[in-house]
Amino acid sequence: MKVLQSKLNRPLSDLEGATLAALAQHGEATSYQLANDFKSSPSEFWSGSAGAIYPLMARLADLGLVEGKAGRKGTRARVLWSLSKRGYEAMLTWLTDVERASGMGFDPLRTRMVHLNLMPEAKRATFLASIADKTKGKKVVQFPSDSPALQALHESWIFARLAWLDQLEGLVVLLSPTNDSAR
Amino acid sequence: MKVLQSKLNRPLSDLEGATLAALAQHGEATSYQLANDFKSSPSEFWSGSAGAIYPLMARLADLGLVEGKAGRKGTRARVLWSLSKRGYEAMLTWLTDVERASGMGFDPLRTRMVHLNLMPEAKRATFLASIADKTKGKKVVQFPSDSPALQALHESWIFARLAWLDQLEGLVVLLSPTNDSAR
DNA sequence: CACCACATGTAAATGGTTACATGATTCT
DNA sequence: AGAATCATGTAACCATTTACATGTGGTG
Repeated sequence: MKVLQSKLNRPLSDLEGATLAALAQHGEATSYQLANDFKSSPSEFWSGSAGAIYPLMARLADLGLVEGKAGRKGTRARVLWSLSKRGYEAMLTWLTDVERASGMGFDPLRTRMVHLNLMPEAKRATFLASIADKTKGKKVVQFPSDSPALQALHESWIFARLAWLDQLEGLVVLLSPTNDSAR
Repeated sequence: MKVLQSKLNRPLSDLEGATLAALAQHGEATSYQLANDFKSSPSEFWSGSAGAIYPLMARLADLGLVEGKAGRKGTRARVLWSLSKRGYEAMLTWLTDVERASGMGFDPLRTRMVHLNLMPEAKRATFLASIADKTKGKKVVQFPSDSPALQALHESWIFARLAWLDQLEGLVVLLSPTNDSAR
């Protein structure tokens, strides 16, 4: 008698989708390797902790989206994961989801800019300048094992963000006097 | 004997910070109003559900960052929140946190672009075009009660994003052939 | 009268987090 | 010999989510 597989009756979470995609890039990978992908990513949004990835892989296996192969490296046991056919399809569905891909996500700077008027007026310009500095610092890549294409992608993001910051410096003046009534 | 207040031994979560900031903008507000701020925000990252905001306000009150005033509108009872002195300081600390403000956050498009090579080559260009379309659609604002400054801020974000998308179209060609080895 | 906006909350589930625990292998 | 990396997991916690529940007041 076969163990029943759970059915996927919800869209993949973004972490699940991104993990499947990372697995697709590797072909085969251990949970440890996948966790490391997130740890070494320039975005710190996902920690890539064991507590996130190991249960997640178990979940995906239960859903029949990944298959585990008990392998060894030397005498050390390990599980090599790979995508199933359905897993590959699920990953593509997640990847090509225009609705979700065009969302605004979470932007810690945008969230704060909305309330810039609450910041002491004298600090606003230096605040933005510091952000720009920090952002430029990220151009010099800290994450290892990246293809030139990924590097270019990363830099283009930084570049776009710096351009936005330039725009913002113009807006500071516009933001400044308008809302000082609130407190 | 006074009820002891909990102490804040961790940084404010971004939702907590943003809520305090929203409250600062209002001066006084009910939890319902604050929840609505998030509901009507162009970013869908936070739902602004009652289940999020009501317990959050209770938490902030317990921390002594907000003070509730039992008010009424007609015969209908309601709690009007306002920032305490410490709450205002905590909000400013959150608002001016350069480290966090310069983080990359979560970007659903960036997350996917990293894996664009997994997308069928024929779909890539149309995918990006759809995203650009959807993004342009957001310029026409759906959220109510916005000041011209907030509108300008929102538009500048959209503008920057569209510029990035332009860049990406150039990168598609670069991304295309490189990584097709993986599966 | 029906419906919607205002207003306040609770309950259960979930998808993450940090921290802990263990052990083998490789590098210095 | 000791440290770092590879590898796998669990436990406790937490801030969210969706869904449910309840009721008032104003509008068409």
